[in-house]
Amino acid sequence: MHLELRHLRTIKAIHDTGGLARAADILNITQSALSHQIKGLEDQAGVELFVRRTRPMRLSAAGFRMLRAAERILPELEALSDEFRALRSGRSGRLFIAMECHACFDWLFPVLEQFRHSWPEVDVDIRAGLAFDALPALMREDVDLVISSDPDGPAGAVFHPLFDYSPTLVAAAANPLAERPWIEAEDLRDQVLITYPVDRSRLDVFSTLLTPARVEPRGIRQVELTAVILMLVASDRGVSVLPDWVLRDVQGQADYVTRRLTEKGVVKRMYAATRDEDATRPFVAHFLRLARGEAVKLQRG
Amino acid sequence: MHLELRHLRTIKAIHDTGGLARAADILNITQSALSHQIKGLEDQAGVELFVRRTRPMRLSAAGFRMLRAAERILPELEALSDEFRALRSGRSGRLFIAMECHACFDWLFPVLEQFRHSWPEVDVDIRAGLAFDALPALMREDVDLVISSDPDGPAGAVFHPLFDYSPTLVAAAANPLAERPWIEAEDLRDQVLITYPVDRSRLDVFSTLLTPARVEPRGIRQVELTAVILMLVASDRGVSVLPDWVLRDVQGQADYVTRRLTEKGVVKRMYAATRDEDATRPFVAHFLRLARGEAVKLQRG
DNA sequence: TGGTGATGTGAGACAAATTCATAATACTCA
DNA sequence: TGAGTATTATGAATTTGTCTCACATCACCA
Repeated sequence: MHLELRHLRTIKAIHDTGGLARAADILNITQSALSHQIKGLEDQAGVELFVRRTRPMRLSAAGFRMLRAAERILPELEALSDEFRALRSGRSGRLFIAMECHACFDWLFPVLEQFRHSWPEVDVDIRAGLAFDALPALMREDVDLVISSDPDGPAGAVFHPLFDYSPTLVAAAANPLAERPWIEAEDLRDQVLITYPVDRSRLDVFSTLLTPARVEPRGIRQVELTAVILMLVASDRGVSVLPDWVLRDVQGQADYVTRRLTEKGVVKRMYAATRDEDATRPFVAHFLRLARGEAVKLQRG
Repeated sequence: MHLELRHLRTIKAIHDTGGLARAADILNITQSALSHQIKGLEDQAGVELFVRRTRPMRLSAAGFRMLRAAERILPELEALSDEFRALRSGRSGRLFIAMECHACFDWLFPVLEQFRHSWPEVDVDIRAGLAFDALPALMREDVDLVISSDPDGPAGAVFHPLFDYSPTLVAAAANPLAERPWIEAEDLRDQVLITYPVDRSRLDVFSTLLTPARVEPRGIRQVELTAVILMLVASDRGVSVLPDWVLRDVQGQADYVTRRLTEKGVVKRMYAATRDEDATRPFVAHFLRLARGEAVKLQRG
């Protein structure tokens, strides 16, 4: 059968107006066209869609069945059209976020909460699964925004600074490293290092400290959750390097000590990367504004 | 925007096969046609549906939105097609029933229960609202079967006999009419008559007894439900005339008496009317068979 | 039974989708 | 890096199918 949207519109129009001639008016075509159309449709379908006994033509049982389909499908397409219209005017869209920064859940969630309310028609999601290769995913439009501290990317990606942070060592108060005023690469040679389960190149300890000094820690243990990392650190099963703002709550506790990396401290910058054509979209700009605001709050504690 | 089903199929095919050339194969058109098609669609919609940066072309955010629509709509139309195919082969259809016989719910329900199981693809319903003018509704295909005891109808309607019944008077045991061996029209002149709220022409008491004799009862009270009618009769607020099989349960109770109409009794026949082109459809025939069977059971009690 | 309102039919006009041939572009592997 | 391959884009011609116009037909009502 060669059913087309045109046919659904026709069925609906004839039912609504209760007649072929009037329906033709609504649809802005001639009555003749409708007659041809229906004939073709009935021939194809092999089913009588209308009762011809009565004079203003009426839907038959099969016709009603088709009407039901029309009444489900046509509004669906209307909605699609509306969304596209909204998309062109910028109210609607999609914001799928990939995080290269494992600890960023903490501030990202509140940001997304705020964002949802301002942009209800934007489809928001966090794509944690593709933490690897986030930038290619960005260019493939699998995601629309990447949270990363490494502002190197292909042409077509823009990096918007979000906030600065200091990768900071956290250790048990009982750990020998508690003696040090700050931490150098060599200090970690005898330690078990607890990290998120991602590639070294995306871990600040390695990129800023260990890899340049070619130092390998005694052991590495990969753990998913920040809370678990801190628990293991407290019981001195290892030490870890986390952004300073993650360690905010830990500063006061007697179990832990925190120490800056190197004498002068290490400062890194977190970025949000978007495709450059998206960078100017109003809801993207708004998201970035919210994200920066939330980051400031976190810094202050 | 000029969205067509073709476009939905295209979107889906390109997503499924992960490329325009392969999709063209699936759709049995050339790659060129698809390219043109998409270009036209994107121009119309004013939205980029695909990411061109990557080589096997991929859906963009907007494209995914459209894919969602396609995945809801295309199966819906498939289902419609299937139903029409089934309709042509006679397994599927519609059986909307109008009852002119108010008490017939009792046996119709069990019949419909059985029927549903044998013909799951037939859409069954009872249209009580149009109890008036059921036969015109039949010819307009608003309903497909009419239960009626009056086998007069327009050309194009066939009446299938279902069962015979006797309209029977029911009164309180205390009512003076309990003295009579049978009931004549004159006997009702002093009685309040309880009937279903329908036109006199469709009430057996009137058509077989009162109207021919030009007798008017003392009063008429219209009540919807059979159980309520019987309750009122028991408390001698009036008498009623109901089919004998409705009174089956009442025969034994001391509160009630039942009496035949006229010395010889009145016998009427219940019919099911269909359009004559439907009369031979297998599921209609089956329904009639079931209905006759159930009627026999009811007669026996 | 003829008039009125509604639907059906055939031929040609017209628009739009498709094809063919070929260009342009991205990816790959040496 | 550059040739080779796979993929998508484009232009012109062709085909397909829908629509209109003019008129025939049909049902209903008085």
